[in-house]
Amino acid sequence: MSDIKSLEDIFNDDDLGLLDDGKDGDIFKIKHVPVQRAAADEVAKRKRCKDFDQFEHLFKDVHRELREGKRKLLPFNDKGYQLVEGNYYVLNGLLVYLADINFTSEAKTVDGKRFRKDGRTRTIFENGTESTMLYRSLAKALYKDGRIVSETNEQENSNFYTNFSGITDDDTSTGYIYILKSKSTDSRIQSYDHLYKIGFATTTVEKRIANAKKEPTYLMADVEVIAEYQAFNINPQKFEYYLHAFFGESCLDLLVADKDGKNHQPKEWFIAPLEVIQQAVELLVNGQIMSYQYNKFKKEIELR
DNA sequence: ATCAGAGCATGCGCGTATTT
DNA sequence: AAATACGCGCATGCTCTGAT
Repeated sequence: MSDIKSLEDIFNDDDLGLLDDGKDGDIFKIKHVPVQRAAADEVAKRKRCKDFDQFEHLFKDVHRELREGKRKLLPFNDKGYQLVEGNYYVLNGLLVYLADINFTSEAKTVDGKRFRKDGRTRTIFENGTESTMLYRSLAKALYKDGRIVSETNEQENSNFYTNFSGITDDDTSTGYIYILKSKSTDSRIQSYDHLYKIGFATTTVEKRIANAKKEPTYLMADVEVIAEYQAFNINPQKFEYYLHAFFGESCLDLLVADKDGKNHQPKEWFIAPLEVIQQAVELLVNGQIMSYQYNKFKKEIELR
């Protein structure tokens, strides 16, 4: 517009919307202007790690385990609290060991302002350097260009079992492990001599099976409780994983239709003598199950 | 010797997702 | 609906390094 005579003309000529109100990008929105901010109390610097010989072999192990597929590189997201002492990460292509976290500020809010949990870490890099960078700085760097290195199966096992069988004052009962037998009249199910379900319930077993008749998980039939064990801090996914690994092909492979005719494949039903089922549960509880497996031909438990 | 640029660590704001 | 947490994005300020 060439002939601008009034204020109105000016606003009408605002092709870029700079004079609009409230919208992003207008001139009333202050951007690129420094705000008062606290100085960093300390800026961590990467420096040579004096006792790197203590860590060097750990990095070598992790590299080997990665090659062997025992560990995997997974995307980093802190949803599941991935940033934990003792874990390994790949930051900008460099393997990193998080040796220590010392939280000095907790997540809190002070009149509207939010603060995040933070603190100094001890972070060891595979190139022989270390840093005391802040927890949040590490997390942020990992979000930008980082991966988390998964645990080995052995570690998962030991984590699982320290939670599984160690009962301390802090522990609360988190559920029950039970052994069941089906009362189904279905000929497919009756054809199995020794068919049992090993399950886990966060409520009492009676409560859990009250509705068995209507649940495909229980083969749409009432069940008989054979045994019941109190269990602590169980991870149901791992529980199931170990059972299937142990029983292998002796897991029931059967489709069961629910009341709407939709097919389900019940898990956790196993074909084996009751003694074997009971031993399996004992092995679960004492942390030995991953060393054994069930031989369905000999009908006995053998070392892996 | 000086300077520009890259890399690192940090504080903090903001939009969106998740809880409450 | 409101409060909080998360996942960034971006600016700052420092040091180190390589080019001039």
